[in-house]
Amino acid sequence: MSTTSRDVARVAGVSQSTVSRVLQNRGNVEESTRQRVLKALEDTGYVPNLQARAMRMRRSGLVGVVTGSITNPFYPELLDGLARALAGADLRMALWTADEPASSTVAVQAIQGGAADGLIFTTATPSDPALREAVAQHLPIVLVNRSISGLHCDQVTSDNVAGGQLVAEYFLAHGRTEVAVVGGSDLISTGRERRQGFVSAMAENGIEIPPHRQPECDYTHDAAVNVGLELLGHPNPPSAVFCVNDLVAFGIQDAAFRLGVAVPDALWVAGYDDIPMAAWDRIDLTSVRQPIESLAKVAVECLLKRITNPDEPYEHRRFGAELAVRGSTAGAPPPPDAI
Amino acid sequence: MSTTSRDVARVAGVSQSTVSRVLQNRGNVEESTRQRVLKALEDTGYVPNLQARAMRMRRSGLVGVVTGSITNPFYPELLDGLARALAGADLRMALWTADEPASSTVAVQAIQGGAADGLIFTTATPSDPALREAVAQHLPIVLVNRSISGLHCDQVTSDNVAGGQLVAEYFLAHGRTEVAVVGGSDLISTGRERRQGFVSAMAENGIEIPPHRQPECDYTHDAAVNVGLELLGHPNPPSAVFCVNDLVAFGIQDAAFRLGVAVPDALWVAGYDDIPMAAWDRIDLTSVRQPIESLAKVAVECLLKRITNPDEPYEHRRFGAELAVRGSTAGAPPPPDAI
DNA sequence: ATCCAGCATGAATACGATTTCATACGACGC
DNA sequence: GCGTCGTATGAAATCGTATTCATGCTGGAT
Repeated sequence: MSTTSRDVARVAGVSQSTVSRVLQNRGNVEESTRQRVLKALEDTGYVPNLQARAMRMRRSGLVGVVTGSITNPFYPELLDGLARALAGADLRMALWTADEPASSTVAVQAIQGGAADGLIFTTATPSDPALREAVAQHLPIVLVNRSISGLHCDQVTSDNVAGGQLVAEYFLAHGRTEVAVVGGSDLISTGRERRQGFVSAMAENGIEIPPHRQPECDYTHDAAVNVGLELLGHPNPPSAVFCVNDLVAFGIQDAAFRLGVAVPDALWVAGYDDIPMAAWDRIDLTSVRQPIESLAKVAVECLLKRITNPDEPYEHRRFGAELAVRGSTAGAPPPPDAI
Repeated sequence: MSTTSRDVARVAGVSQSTVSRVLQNRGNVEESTRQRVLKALEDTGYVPNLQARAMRMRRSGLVGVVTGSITNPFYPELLDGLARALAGADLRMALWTADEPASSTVAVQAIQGGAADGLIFTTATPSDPALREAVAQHLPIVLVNRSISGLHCDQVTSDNVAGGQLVAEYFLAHGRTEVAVVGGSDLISTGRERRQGFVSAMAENGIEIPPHRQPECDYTHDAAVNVGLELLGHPNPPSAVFCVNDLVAFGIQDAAFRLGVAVPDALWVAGYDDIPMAAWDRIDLTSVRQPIESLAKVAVECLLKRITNPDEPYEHRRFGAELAVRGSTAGAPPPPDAI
């Protein structure tokens, strides 16, 4: 049986309220008794019961995180940043992976039940009823990485449209006009926006991308290989491919490898997220980099603000993105003013 | 203000105890009132206060997981398995990454404070005082992936020594005797055991590995590249390298790539963990595979058993490992009976 | 008819902390 | 010397649930 604050009080010869006062460093307590209590705390090896404290304080110290497929290395990077930021704010992190179908439902129940103080979604679909309900109840919720327009909650993203444009302009500046874009389903904001940015920037330069050069693709390496084999095996293959995330780009690179298509001579490949593997020598993938650390930090800041001050207006903070040029494309990106 | 079970009771015209009885499906309650309560629950949109419930039941429904560096893709794989297994047991998961220095301390405090029902360590050092203390107090703790001999708690691992042997015997069977082993500090059980298995199997076959062919190495790609450049740049370079995990192997492969050393002709490389990237076409790394899914499943089973029945004897369950042969080495592994 | 078992249910208690309320005491100003 | 104020502290209320205890009632067996 664990020792309670009442046990400590008995040892120190004071009342339980005084122990609590010392613990909370609040209210007046004479220095001598204060010392006596501190000694008793030490002697008994007291550990506060977090459940009881949470129940009374209506604050659990736990933040729920609903994350996308954790086997996509982008998410661990983001989680790492979130973990760091949360630990800095003395908060613990509960994790739900979106692979489990009911994860958002369970997460929302957790916050409704007071088991979590707030929720961070790194992935979300507009139709998710649990998310909708949580937002309707004005629970402290922050979307990071994904954005859902019209959803009344804080959202922290990077400018995916601009990122897509960046790649398009880079391709164009080097005369790569036979382009394709892989992935970017309408349901997922990141992919959709990235593709839109790319496609519209191409359109503005008079280049229409035919449907067969805009294949849909699961966001996994293996799915991308299959898509790539088809795309690159076409009688009139593209000379540059923009992939809406790095895992897909790796798959396209591997498809090119299997088919003996030379990268970057015959084919340029660009990805998105700039996960660490993109920089490895034999991958060497040009990719759009998001400021992951900042995204995480700001998301946590937003959540803290929302928890302490629920009536602040909702923020939509959007970071820039930059292109990390590597060997899967050749040539430095054009200077900004040349665009 | 959230609705409590007392509110529901008022709506249903019964006492709070009856509501609780319906909720818990325990004790006798007449079908008609039961229906009335269920309707009231529905109407009021009641969500139980998990803190209060946890406090009363002395069970939080939360399991703490202390994980190794989440940016090493092995850990997300393991976490994924753990998340699945925990969700199946209707448990939530709190995550601490070991990158934060105090993570194990905080995790242990969480369980001591009743905020978690049990702890799963996927990484741990023998000297960790928080871990020691938790074990001494017979708190429900399971080590998975790591093993610490003499520590009285459940441990679930795969046979890392056998895995190292497997690689050694594979190298030997194909006449690769100029071998090196990279990584495997004494502090980390997995690496140490893998190296020991490899080194001792080599020794049994009369092959002593000189110290300069046993470099230490951080478990990251970039550190491994530097180690690899040195190792392979040596006037008398090895013809086969065993790396204690895949990230390190990727780095060694890249070092070979930079130096123009042909893999697998001039150099064989083998890794450990068989993370998904190992199977990608342009990585194509031979690696020792652990049954990650089983490790995770059994770890959770162990923990559940320990939580419900604290006095069971401690188990040390150890799974086998197998070699996934790919292009970074050439030649099928020898049949088992040839070893 | 009586008694007892068992059922349905409400009242009360416990969980362990925080916080409010009440009280006793000492000092100070008039 | 008395009222008042501030300080130090203990007693009690509170958070929302699960569970135990108490009670009235019904039905069947003797």
